[in-house]
Amino acid sequence: MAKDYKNLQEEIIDVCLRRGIIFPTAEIYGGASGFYEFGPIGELIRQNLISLWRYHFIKSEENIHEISGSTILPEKVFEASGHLETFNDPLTQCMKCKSMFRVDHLLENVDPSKNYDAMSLDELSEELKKSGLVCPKCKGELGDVRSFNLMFETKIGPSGGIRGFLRPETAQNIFINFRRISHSMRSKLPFGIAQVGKAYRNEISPRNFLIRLREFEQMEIEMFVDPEHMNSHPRWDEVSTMEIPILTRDAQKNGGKAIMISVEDALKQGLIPNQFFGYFMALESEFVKSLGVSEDKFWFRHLLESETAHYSKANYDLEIEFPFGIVECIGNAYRTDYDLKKHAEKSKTKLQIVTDDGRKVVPHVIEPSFGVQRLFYILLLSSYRKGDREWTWFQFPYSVAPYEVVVAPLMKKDGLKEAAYDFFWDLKDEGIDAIYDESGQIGKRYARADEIGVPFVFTVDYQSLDDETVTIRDRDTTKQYRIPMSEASDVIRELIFNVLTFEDLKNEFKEINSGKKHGSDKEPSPKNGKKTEAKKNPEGKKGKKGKKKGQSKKSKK
RNA sequence: GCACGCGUGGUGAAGGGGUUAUCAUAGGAGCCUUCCAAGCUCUUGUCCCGGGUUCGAGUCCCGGCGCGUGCACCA
Repeated sequence: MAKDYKNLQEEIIDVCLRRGIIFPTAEIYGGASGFYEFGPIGELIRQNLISLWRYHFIKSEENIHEISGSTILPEKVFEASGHLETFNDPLTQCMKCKSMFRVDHLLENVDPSKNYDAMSLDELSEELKKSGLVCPKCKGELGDVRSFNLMFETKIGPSGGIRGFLRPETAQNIFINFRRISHSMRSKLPFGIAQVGKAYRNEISPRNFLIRLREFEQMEIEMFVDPEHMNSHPRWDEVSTMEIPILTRDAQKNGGKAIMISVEDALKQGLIPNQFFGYFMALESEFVKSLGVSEDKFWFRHLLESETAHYSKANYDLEIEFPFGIVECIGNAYRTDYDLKKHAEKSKTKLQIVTDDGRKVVPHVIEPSFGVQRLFYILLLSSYRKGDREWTWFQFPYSVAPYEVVVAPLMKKDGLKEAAYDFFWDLKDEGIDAIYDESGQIGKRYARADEIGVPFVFTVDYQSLDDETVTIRDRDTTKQYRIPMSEASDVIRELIFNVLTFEDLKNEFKEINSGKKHGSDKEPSPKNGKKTEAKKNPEGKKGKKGKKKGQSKKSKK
């Protein structure tokens, strides 16, 4: 198992480097652990991934607004949020009353001669045990030493008088802009504020390629809800019967598996705290499936009490299973009014909403938080294909593929090259994401297109010169049909948006015999019959119309 | 952060003190080719960084950086 994983990860890293998908940061200077950059192809995919998310969670909603905030924030923000206190020093928590204490401070009272700053967490734990110290408040037992030294610190301004920190999550920008946004958008509860952006954590030990990074990107929503109406989501009916996999706390304790349960039932059984929380879980489930993750490979894990912050009323992580282990890529938290109250107190600003019936309420917050790099990696892992042809390829959902189509002349001579190049520009002028490739033999270009997951290739051949047709090759089956150039952009659009499947072209256009001409006796064995998962999940690209979540959205008003 | 292993063209590998570092593949130019990494010619490009030992270091030693694995930690 572990070995398979290693090979799989190595293969994916290999293709990422060769094909311009992901690079290690500062590689020519020896690299920087925990930092990776998106290459040209990776960046196209990343942008599409973010667009797909934006489509699912913002554009398909009525009251969720996106902002883009500063990544450096002054110290006070994190004093209020609690990050400064809880992310920076070796801490111990009283097992009884849950109070947190700085271990170095406690120990300095015992033996001031030792340098506790230089000690490891283990050493500090040992010192703490040896000291026999108990909780100063309640005399309870003190837990193991934990360090949360995760924020990158910086100084703001020439005098450096103000301490700043690179934000460890995007969420704080949303809370500190709450009043401005709610006023300028004339917001009524419930409403959401979303943000896509970088966050930074100085991880002790970055690992596993894109999984644990020091600089990463989050896509977050803070959904603000009237605490008295947590169970009146206006679109609940659209999702209530949708089934999602839940790994309950009981199941975790007993080694059980996730159960499929409708969000309605999950709510009734008290597994999830409210409709708003369940609504997002339902959407996330659909979203993850649209990335090509199969239904039996992910679940929502209810975090154990020990993993849950004291102010949080519920946490569910969406986890995806791979041969090597489990990747957590979406976190859901019911943060109640904790953040707004803390910032209101610290900033002496009222962070509240006046409801229609005249109540002044501090909204409660539901927070779904997505890791871009983790989802990106999951996309690579779940789309990666090998063994059915002589090269590896990515069966990306069309909506996230780096290009829509490659345009290739069959050969460079006899005017084919010129005709193909003109055709390529025609497509681009029509807004098709096309890329032109004339280098090498045609099969090599099909392979190159496959390898970065481009869904289709148009080939301009001799017949094209006679009758203005081109062949279109399907990445997933390697089949080809011949279509008129004049219809090419429409066909691509309809395929990409899943108005048509590739097999639908059969009814209208002629199939082309294709096969290997040169050399080897091995025939490529195109996959037959198996439709790409992508085809079931068309949404998210330019101009695509919304897909129902079960019932018509229009009914919501 | 600790321990172990590893670091050679873009990618994958060989070379483990001694001429000008080898091979495959890839990239570029061209020939050939009427549809799935064929072939031919030319060409581009490599010893992670810094010290040390040595007449001589890709090779040995030390340190750093990076990657992997385990532990610890963690979204």
